Amino acid sequence: MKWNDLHKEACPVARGLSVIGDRWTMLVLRDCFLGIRRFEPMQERLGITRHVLADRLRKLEAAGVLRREAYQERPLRHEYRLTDRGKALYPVLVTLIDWANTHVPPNGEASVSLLSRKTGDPIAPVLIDRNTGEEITHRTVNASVSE
Amino acid sequence: MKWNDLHKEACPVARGLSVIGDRWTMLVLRDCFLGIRRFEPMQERLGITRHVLADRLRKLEAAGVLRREAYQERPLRHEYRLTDRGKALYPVLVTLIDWANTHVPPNGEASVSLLSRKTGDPIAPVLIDRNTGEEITHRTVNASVSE
DNA sequence: ACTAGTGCGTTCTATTTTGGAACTATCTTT
DNA sequence: AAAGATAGTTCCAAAATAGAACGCACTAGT
Repeated sequence: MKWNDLHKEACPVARGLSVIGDRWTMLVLRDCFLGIRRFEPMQERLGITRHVLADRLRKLEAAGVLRREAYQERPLRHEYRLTDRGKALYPVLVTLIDWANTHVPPNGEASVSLLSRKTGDPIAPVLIDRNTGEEITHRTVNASVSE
Repeated sequence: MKWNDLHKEACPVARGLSVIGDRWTMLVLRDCFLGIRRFEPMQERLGITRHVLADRLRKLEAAGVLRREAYQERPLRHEYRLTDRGKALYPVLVTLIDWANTHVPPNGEASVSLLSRKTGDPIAPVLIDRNTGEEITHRTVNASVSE
């Protein structure tokens, strides 16, 4: 299993990571979900090298996760927006946030949590099976290879 | 934001990635969830450098995601098992799998999907709020900083 | 016209990480 | 005594990232 050929693997974990498993990529996407769309603010917020940011944006666009859209001409300038495929990554982000908030507590006091946009109450994410309504855990699920 | 200080960030995405955002780490954990516990088979399955695998296992143990447990003495040998904190990462893995299966289709025919252990039926993971039962999307949720 | 400023990159060198192969250490088995 | 098993470590080359400077195409200010 070579890192650069991960996308050819049968395993969906490997294929998923071929897109979002890179250093910085999920942090770039976090900023996208927060509504940051342009190069300059992203670079400043992340403290990432311009070089690497340009590379990640290119790759995310190639993967269909972001799309580049002109927001002005003269000079031509583009911004980056999440595609549907990109928005579909939201559950991954949320489960990661939830895990980190309960298992990787911040050093200081400050923290970021998820609130319902409607009620303002904290959100407690649970993963369930749409078909049965049952909670999904590693005890209830099997991985299986199909043709 | 420096990569090596991500664990100090207030943002849970950053803190989470400080543990699992490394190249190979999630693939190591995938193997753990599949029941692989020992160095040699992991190294062979992953095709990862022994060097890097040893490093990842060390870091995951330090982060409390895996624990090292002796399975024999003479010579002393250890195996790696998921802790509760590690098992809590299962939803992250499942949402990643689900995303990859619908958005990063494999080149060939072979694929791996999730089946209910009880019924054998395919599983359709959805993220809901335990309090309200409503589905969680980027439209229904706000990120918010608390003291 | 000249200068500075903005936004989005690219280029360059130095440092860090990873890849790949060989080697070590401790036992058990033949 | 020699070979095999398991879990690493060590060494060098290749790749990725950090950090700073530069390029380009404009706009705004003087």
